[in-house]
Amino acid sequence: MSDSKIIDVAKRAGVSVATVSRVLNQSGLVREKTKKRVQQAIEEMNYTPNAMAKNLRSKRTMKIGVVVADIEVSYYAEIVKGIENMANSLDYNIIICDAQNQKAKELEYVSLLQNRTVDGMIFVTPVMTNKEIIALVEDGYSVAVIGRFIEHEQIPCAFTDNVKIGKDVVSHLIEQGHEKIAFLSGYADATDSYERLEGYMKALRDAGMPFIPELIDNGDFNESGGYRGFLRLHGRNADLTAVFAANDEMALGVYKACKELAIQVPDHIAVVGVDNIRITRFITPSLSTVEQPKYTMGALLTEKLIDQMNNNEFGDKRYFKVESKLLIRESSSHLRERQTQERAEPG
Amino acid sequence: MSDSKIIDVAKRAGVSVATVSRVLNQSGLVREKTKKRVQQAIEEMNYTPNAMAKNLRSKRTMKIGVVVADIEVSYYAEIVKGIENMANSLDYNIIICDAQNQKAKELEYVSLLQNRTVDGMIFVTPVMTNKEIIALVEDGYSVAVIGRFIEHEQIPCAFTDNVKIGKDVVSHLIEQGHEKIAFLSGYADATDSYERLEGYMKALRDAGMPFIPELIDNGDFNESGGYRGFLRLHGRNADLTAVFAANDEMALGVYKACKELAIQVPDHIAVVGVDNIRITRFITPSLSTVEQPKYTMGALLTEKLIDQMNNNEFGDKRYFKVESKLLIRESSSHLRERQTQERAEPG
DNA sequence: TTGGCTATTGAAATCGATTTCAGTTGTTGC
DNA sequence: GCAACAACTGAAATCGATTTCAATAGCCAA
Repeated sequence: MSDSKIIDVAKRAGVSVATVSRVLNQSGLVREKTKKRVQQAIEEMNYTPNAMAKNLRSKRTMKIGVVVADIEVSYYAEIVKGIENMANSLDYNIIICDAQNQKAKELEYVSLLQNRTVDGMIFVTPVMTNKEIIALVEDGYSVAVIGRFIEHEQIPCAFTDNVKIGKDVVSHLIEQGHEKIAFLSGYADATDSYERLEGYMKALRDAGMPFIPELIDNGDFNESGGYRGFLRLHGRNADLTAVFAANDEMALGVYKACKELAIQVPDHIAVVGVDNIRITRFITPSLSTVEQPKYTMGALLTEKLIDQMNNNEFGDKRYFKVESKLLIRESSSHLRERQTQERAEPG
Repeated sequence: MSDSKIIDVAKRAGVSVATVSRVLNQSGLVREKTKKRVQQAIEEMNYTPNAMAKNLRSKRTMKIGVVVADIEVSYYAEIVKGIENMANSLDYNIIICDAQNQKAKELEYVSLLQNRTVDGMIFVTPVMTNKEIIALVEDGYSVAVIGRFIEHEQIPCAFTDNVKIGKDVVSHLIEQGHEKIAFLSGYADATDSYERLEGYMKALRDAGMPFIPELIDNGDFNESGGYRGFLRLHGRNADLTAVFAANDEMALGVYKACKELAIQVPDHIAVVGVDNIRITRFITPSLSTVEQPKYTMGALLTEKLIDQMNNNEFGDKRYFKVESKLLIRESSSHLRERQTQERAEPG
């Protein structure tokens, strides 16, 4: 254990602590000869500067808090990886705050900002509202958001065009011949949810198709919510032929419900999700979904946040609108003829 | 932003900083009336103690470093969740160190221990060797390990009986009538790898079957390694009928290779993995695997490490050997008759 | 009212670094 | 050899809390 302090090094090298500090921080105004002596002492004593003392004095912790709805969900894990890797390459560490999808826990973690455990915080969660996040910034904290757009000049954010996502998916389903397309939303008040719903409606409008409120239901962005939501939807609309789930997790729940109801995907019902989590490629039938550059969003935003914290100025490029891409797979590849849809015999 | 310091609170309440500190830390020797006054001042100023200063003085950071091979792999993510949740409930935070499967990065992160950024560290990675971890403890640091057993009385660890895992899997395959069973190892020097290999051999011995070195190959615990490993195995042993992959990720690689080679699972080849990652239930055919209580391992070990750090004594129960459970699914459910195996027509 | 004891309280040291400011050393030019 | 200036170096303040130790206040009995 490196128990030695800077004063020990100073004594050994026969200089003052100030000089040792200068050598450590390469401020460059130490004579070469002295520097050598100090470095040797550091080496010999295996000295490492105490980060806590350093933090206190410099008022920076070199740590970023990452509040994430559920670290186990691969969509989030991939974003977090992007954050961690970028942070690390910029000499920052990240403190993971798994909110377990609970707002109370998210708010709890805000104390890390307040007590200066972290220099800034990134929110990767649909739970916290924009308003609450803006309040933090107004209080003087550095925060950033992934997955949605926030209209505030001091909040960097990375997100995809959710309206476009909704529109792309539903237009695709319409092209496939579907007329009764359900939308399975996440939390009703999450931007992801209502923006995708907006896209859904826009696609219908463009195609001259009616909006049927019964075809909308909402879940919680989790598999179980998708499962229950589909059961409700199907109960109300026996004739629906396609489901657009606001994310892949819920689409998995739809698969489960379909299996129990002996409904074939995609023969009876087409399913499309969003996020392109890894599992979508492995499941049968493979799930059509929308790719979002998760790792990239995490990395870009982290770079931006750190830059902003260090320079204390809010550059021009405050947000990153990244491109999404519809991936058509088996779950929505069965062309359906209009007006002649019916349940074919299983198989 | 809570910019007020303890001295500001003290002034406002008309007391000394010592008294404020006593109120904050409920040391209980403050007169009720004074306490009320201080609490009101704290309230009014919206004061939060500065964690850095606190840490410096108390020499504890209330943070645990978690070095993980790859946070995006669901096996690790689930363990990390267990760690985070338990740590949080004990008032600790975790610093995630994604090593990207690189030993150099893992060693880099050790500096967090050395510079006192964290109070202790948990290793959730097959990369670091036992020797290196023991060296840290001998240096006086608090560390713990998940996923293997380390023979050192100051290192808490949580793990499953890997020999049993290997034996269970292979015995199962033998029961199914398989005679040419390949073992696809992870990193050759990881305990997970060679202990499972040991179980593999034990099962063969128990069944009176020969050990054939050509049936062993190794990957890297990742999908791509599993893919390449299987191609090599299959190249050498056209007649193999079962593959035991040291983890599920590699089993996914085997699936991929089989698909390309038009080999049917399980009709032509049975596949079994380890870890029971989520994807195994969704893939077709569902993958037989071995469940390890990942979340539980993370949580238990974290509790133990924190307890050890706080009491600075190494209690009786130093390690947690958790139960594993073979889950037989479709990928190994096709009974095979001895001596009459042949490639059936596809389908 | 006062002594003696305990319950509160405050001043100052401390944690381990960084940084300011002043003092010292070394160079250079004449 | 010496003044003038630049280059180094060190003493002490500082970051914002906790904690020790001594001092004060409050209380009760005599």
